[in-house]
Amino acid sequence: MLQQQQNKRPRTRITDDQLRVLRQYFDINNSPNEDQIKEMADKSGLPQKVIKHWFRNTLFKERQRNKDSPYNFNNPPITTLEDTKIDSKPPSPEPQKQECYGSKRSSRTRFTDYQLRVLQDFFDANAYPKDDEFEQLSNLLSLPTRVIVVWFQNARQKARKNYENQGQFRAVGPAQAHLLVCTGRHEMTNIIV
DNA sequence: GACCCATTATTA
DNA sequence: TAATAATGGGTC
Repeated sequence: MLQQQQNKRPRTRITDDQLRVLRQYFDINNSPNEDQIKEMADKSGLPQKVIKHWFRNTLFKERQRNKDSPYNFNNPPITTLEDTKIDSKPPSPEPQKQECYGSKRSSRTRFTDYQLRVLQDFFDANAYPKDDEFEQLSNLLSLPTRVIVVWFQNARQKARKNYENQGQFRAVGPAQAHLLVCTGRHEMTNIIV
């Protein structure tokens, strides 16, 4: 069960200054080319590989966090055939765009008892929901999908830790048992287009 | 891009 | 201060 835990690279810490550099570029272009990456590596002193990874993750998270994010592909320039109006007021106010990167992490969600019960219940049966199942839970509990995804992530983490502590002799719940078997990641089986 | 997991930070 | 939601960097 001790898989590939051996040669993990130590986690790179990105300082605030480095983050500022990355953010600055990200704000302009979230898909930097090699030259830009090189520039950033130069300015920040970070390995290019780390920078690429940061961009990938940041873009992904940005989209998940905010569906209205300008980084989201689903916000293309409105090209409706609907005519007119378009030139009326193109400069949208955009008042609440403070976004200052010094912003704190989002406030902690407080789940209701009911929400926790449903989540735990589901987790017990299946620790790895599919996309549509996340969607259903999100819908049912009125919680953002991302919050639910994170909850399952933390729940798995907790279950594993729990299992490690309790020793291997104890009976484990189906979800935990599943975790033990599921060494690999969740495969994207049958994707229906 | 899904998931892992150590870590950070919020809140009862 | 414990529990745990959220984050960030790593792996596959």
